[in-house]
Amino acid sequence: MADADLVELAKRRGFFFGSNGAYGGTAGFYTFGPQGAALKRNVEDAWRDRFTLQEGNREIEAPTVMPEAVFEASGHLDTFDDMLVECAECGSSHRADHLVEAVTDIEDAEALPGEEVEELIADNDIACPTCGAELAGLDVEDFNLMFATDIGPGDGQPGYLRPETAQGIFVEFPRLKEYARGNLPFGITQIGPAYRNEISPRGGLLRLREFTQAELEQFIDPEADEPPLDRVRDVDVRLYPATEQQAEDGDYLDTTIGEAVEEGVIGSPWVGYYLGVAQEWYERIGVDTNRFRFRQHLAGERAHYAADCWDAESEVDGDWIEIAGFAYRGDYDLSKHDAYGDDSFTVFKRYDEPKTVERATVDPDMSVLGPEFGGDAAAVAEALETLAGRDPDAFEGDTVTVEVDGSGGDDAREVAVDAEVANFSVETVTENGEHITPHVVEPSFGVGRTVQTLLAHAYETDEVDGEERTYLSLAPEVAPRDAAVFPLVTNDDRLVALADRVAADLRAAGLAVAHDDSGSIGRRYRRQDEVGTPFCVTVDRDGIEGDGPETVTVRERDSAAQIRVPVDDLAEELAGLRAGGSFDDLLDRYETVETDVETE
RNA sequence: GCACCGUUGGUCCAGUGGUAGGACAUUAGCUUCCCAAGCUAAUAGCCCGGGUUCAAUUCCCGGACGGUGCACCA
Repeated sequence: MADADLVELAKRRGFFFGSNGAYGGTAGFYTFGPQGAALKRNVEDAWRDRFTLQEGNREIEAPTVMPEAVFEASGHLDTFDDMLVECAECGSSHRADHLVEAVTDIEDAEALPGEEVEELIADNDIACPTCGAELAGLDVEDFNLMFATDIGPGDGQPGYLRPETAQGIFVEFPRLKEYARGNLPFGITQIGPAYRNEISPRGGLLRLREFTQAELEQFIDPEADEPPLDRVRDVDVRLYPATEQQAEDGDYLDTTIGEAVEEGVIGSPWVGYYLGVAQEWYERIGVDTNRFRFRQHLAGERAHYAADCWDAESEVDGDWIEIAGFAYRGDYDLSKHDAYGDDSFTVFKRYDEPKTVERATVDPDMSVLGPEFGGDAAAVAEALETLAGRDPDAFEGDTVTVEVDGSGGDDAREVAVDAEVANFSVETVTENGEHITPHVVEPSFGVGRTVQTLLAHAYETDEVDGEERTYLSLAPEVAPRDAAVFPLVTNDDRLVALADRVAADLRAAGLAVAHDDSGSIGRRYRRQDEVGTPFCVTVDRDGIEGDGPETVTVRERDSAAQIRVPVDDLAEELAGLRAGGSFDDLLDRYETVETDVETE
């Protein structure tokens, strides 16, 4: 498949094209045309069915603009911020932090302020890797991959377009856990746009500035929850583990999900489970499994939040592209929002049996501490409390000594407090459970890249009756149209009228149907072939003459084989085919139409 | 961001210092009982800005967009 051919077809037939052409175009933005939008929506519906409905998860829809504080917490403000230095000699741009890391012991230069990196470049005489010119004295510029905006009028409140849909789920966790009635595990999904101000958008739909993600955040109790691995234990997968990627003669590991998890190739059973679910889903929507693999991230390429990560990759035009990521994010996101935000990002985990524990507490008599220590009284009380938890024996004497930082910048000092004033006691309390921070498993899908993959994998050419033909072998579930309806010829009003009626009936039955009576029948078949319409319904005279019920012919796209089906059965049969039914079954049940057409 | 190359009807291309031509597609009509058939007609284009010139789609400069490589990034 030549990529240029697919791009040409995509433009000509209305799958996708660069946006804003009338104004010169805008790099990184694509508009889905009528066919592409339908295909994309069907992919989203199939994803929703599998990852939301079949898993018993819940879908939400969060805003695309979020305030700066969210991204301070999530880490995107720092880690999506690249430090670039542009060589004055040759004009090439380089990651300033990477240059510094290469020649110093500093491991995380990204965290340093820009001025400091500039100094380090000068102090270490760092030269341009491209041309060798000195880089000292040049500005280090921040380039943040997030789109910035203002919320509200004037200077407003700084905000950003979300770089991933996930944060919209994480920030609402305190409420979402209520909807799950506090029970782990539960999963929240979201399908929607995300934005990254890419330095250099490339490759059609592959790297866009606005793109659609379908994400599932699976919240689990890492101690207790296990995935229903049996459901996908026997699913065959092609894995490309990190060890194989780094080996000289590294090879794929063809195995099953069950084995891969048992042998520890896939570290997390949860990640393994979703790899299995994804494998089945990709097959269902028409990804060519011979051009598909799961690749483990190398240690160095993992995102800032990911503990272990696998990508789903498809081969498109000779390149492997990432179409989904499966990350074990641990408690990174919820902990950060718990620390930065106001609400509690934990769930209460009830013990099987309430626990009775002895807890050392103090109840300091503030009417004594207040007059005695003035402004330091609160600090003294807090120190007593800490000490009680750490060393209850300290309260056995007449006085207790604790260390407090003096107010007004005084040095730390030791103070003695009457044990009686501290009011130390050991209480017996019943604990029914504890607050835990759930861990997150995140399958995150790129919808546009999936669409691109489906088109690339479905693009076929063959010969029909000696004429070359291009067609898209899209799965009926995702094809933009379910069927097309034609009168075989237009010089017979009966055929035209019945075709109109059949099309209307099929639409009323919920099918997406094209109607076309322009040009020869062969031309109309080819039009539908090119947009991947799986079935063409043709009304001919044989179907309306004679005594029996009205019939029409149904042509299957890939084989061009035809059967004759009663009009009354048509909607039901087409719906069955869309739901995954096999055309071969219909070939058995209905009369085959001889067409003399040969495909090869 | 850098370098090189490119940008002409819907699509793919040809061409020119005096504003353009083909193929396919599309539309209408004729024809037509199963795979891009035929006939007739019609619609439709020089990426944007500036410069040189009597005149620029063509030459020059800049920009936008696209492709490739580098860099960067999911």
